Amino acid sequence: MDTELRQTLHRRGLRMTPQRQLVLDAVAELGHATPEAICSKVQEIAPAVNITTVYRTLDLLEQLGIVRHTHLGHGAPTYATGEHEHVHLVCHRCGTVDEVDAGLLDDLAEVLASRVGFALDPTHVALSGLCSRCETSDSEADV
Amino acid sequence: MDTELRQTLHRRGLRMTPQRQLVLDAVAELGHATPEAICSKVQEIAPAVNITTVYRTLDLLEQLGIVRHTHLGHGAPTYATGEHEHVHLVCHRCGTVDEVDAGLLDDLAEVLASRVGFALDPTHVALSGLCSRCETSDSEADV
DNA sequence: CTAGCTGCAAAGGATTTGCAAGCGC
DNA sequence: GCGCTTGCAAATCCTTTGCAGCTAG
Repeated sequence: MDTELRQTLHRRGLRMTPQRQLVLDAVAELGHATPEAICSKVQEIAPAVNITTVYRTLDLLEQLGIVRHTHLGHGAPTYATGEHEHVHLVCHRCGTVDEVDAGLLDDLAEVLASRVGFALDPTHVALSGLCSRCETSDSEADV
Repeated sequence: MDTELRQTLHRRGLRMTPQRQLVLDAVAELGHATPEAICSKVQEIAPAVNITTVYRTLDLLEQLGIVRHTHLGHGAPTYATGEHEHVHLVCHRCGTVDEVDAGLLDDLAEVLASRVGFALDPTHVALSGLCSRCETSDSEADV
């Protein structure tokens, strides 16, 4: 499997370096993480790796379709491997990130496709709202 | 209407200043705009107004529920008045932002509420994918 | 040798914070 | 006078860029 990636790189005159392998491993292991988190993870093993390299590698891996990033609302985007297909639910209030099956958006995707001709990419989306806990405390406080 | 806001502010020991009025006007007029765009708009009338004030005012207005912001994908969030209720569709490729009726998410909202107890806020969401134009050119290029 | 990779430092854009001056009540 | 507001400058956060050195083929 990594062989495949290696070949893809090679075909483009690029190489699979230790840094790139480490970044990819970190992304796969962390599930979804910010560039900084990924960098920290990588640096546990190779402290010399610079965050610049992490950014550059993430860009590269994304162009190759190996990883994808999701904007979770405010600041830093999170990166995940392609297999990591789910929808993020971000709570306005507490910032908790839940994950639900991407299939939940299938109906919506169909509607958007037929009505607007828009091809929805469910995994890039972070839906926002209130998680069950905050919603409860919200209605209590709502006097 | 503005009287109401004025009173809301007053109740909290806050004031309706010219700056705040201008920012609110700009948000209402622009529909959805980045802080910087809002600032420019405001500065057309009052050049001395600082962007810091715009940020602070937007925060304030948001806390009061007068405006809300939406993350359109990458960088800058856009602000709109509460009435401006629609869903944004952002194209990965060309960055175009379409708007569709928030009602399209009603079904999804129901599912999320019953299954996960998550109260979806449709207007805060920017869905991403490929717009019809890019999708077409994409499948052509997909050889 | 040539091209790709990397680390480091600096630059850049967006947003926040600290602070002192200004103004309304 | 007191506290809310504001402008300005500086600080922060996140990301990108420029550059020189190193490395693989």
